[in-house]
Order: sequence, then structure tokens, then C-alpha cells
Amino acid sequence: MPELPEVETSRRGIEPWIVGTRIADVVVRDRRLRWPVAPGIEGRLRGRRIESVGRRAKYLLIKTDNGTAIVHLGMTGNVFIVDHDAPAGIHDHFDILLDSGRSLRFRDPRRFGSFFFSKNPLAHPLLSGLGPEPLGTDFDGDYLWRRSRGRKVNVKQFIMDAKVVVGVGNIYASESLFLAGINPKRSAGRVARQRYAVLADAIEDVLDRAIRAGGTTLRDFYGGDGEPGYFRQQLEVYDREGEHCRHCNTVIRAIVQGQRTTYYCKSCQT
DNA sequence: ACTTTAGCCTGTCGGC
DNA sequence: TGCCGACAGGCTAAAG
Repeated sequence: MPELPEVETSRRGIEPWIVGTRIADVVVRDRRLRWPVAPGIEGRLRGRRIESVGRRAKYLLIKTDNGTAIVHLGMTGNVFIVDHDAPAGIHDHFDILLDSGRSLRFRDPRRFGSFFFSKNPLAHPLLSGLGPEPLGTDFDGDYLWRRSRGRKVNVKQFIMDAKVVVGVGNIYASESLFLAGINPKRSAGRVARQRYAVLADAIEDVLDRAIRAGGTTLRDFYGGDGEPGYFRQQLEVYDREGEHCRHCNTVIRAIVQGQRTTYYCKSCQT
């Protein structure tokens, strides 16, 4: 389940292998991703030199000397480095072949991921309306508090809204609300200013620790270096329904909010 | 402007 | 053992 820490882990994993190389070719085997892969993408990227690998929200931005490849991992996507002649599996939907003899390979069993080309990625319709980066300077408790005034939606769905703040998916939303001691069912508009300060800190803390652990691997996430993420061991509530809270021993509960499972501790989170 | 719902997609798992 | 429905959840678009 790639959320911000997993995408960042992937970014760091592939960066040393691809920056400074030139794109020899692009091979798309299945164009049916979340949005159809544009037929011209191979020609736009072929021959270009890769200058950097960035990240905006959960999008990887592979910047070349003439335009940027935008890659989203969706739910089950992975990017990793292989040799040119490595045989492709059925879910290996595209390769970016590099002049180094390696390829950046994209694997995504459920095809919720995406692959675009853009001259100006931040102006792309899918990226232009995104909220601030949670680890950036324009994100803090007062920002969340301002944005939440008048909002009836529960605070868990509120912080998962990419127009509010990016990168906080289902795992880290549950985790940060636990760390902040906030009940996920509470209306966003009814969370006090001071509690948003605590929540913003919790979001930053959990994302930072998850990045340092290489992300969370529940089933099928592997970083660009092929290593799973180890943050699962630090999860306090996510996927722990029926287990005991490590702080107060209360049984962790699971509820459904916005068609997604939320995990929380009834006594630590009020 | 906000809220809710449906839908995309396939591997895995529990129940019968 | 095999079948089948539920579930996982990123995100957008459309409807209310």
C-alpha cells in the first residue's frame, strides 16, 4: 500500500541507478493503467537524459532534460531496477530502458497506477490541486485548523483528503490519530486548534519514522532496492483489530469510514 | 462548497 | 478440495 513513505522509499531506491543515465527506449506492454498510457510516451522520453527523481505527494517525478515522466504506484505498484534482458512477468506493464544496461521496471497487479509525460508536471490536472506536503514548511496545525473550520466530515477522512494534505493514506491516518489521541470519528470542524497542532506533529513524526524504516510492507511493497519496509513493527493500531493497545491494554477496534477500515483505541483516542 | 457514492482492478483469504 | 464473496484501498468523477 504505497503511501508517502513507500513512494519516498522507492524514489530513494531508484535514484542512484537512473540519475545521469539516458533513456534508450521505453517499452509499454499494457497501456490499461488507471488512465490509459498515452501512445506517444515512448517517443517523448526516448533519448532524454534523466536529471533527477523527485516526488510530489505520491507521484514520482522523473525529470529529464526535456519533460518529466510522472509515475503513480496506485495500490499495488512497484518500481525497481532490472537488467535489460530480465524476462518480464505478467504484471510488469512498462520498462524505461537506460543506456547503462539497466531498466526501471514498473509492476502493478491491479493496474491502479499511472504513467504520464508532462513538460510541466506540477501544472498537470492531477497534481495542480494538491494540498501541501506534510513534511514541508507550509504544513502545520494552524493550517489544518483553518482548513477544517465548517467541515463536518470526520477527521480521519479529512486528513486523508489530498486537497487538504497529501501523502496520508489509510495506514498513517490511523496511526497519526492514535499518536495525537484524537478519536477518528470526531468531526474535523470540531477538533480544537491545539489538538490540530498535536496532530500535525504526529503526522510528521509517523511519516518521518516510516521513511526511516523503509516504509510499511503489509504484503507486497518493496522499495527500489527490493527490500521490504520495516515500519509494520512500529504500527500501534493499524491492522491490529482485537489486539491490545500497547499503552492502555484496551482492545483495538476496527470501524469503516468512507469505505475504508479505520483502527483506533477507544480509550486513548477521545 | 461540501458530502456521498460508485467505480477501476486482481490476488488473497475465510467460510461453506 | 474448490468455489465464491468480501476485502484490500489509491484516487477521480459524478451525483446529490
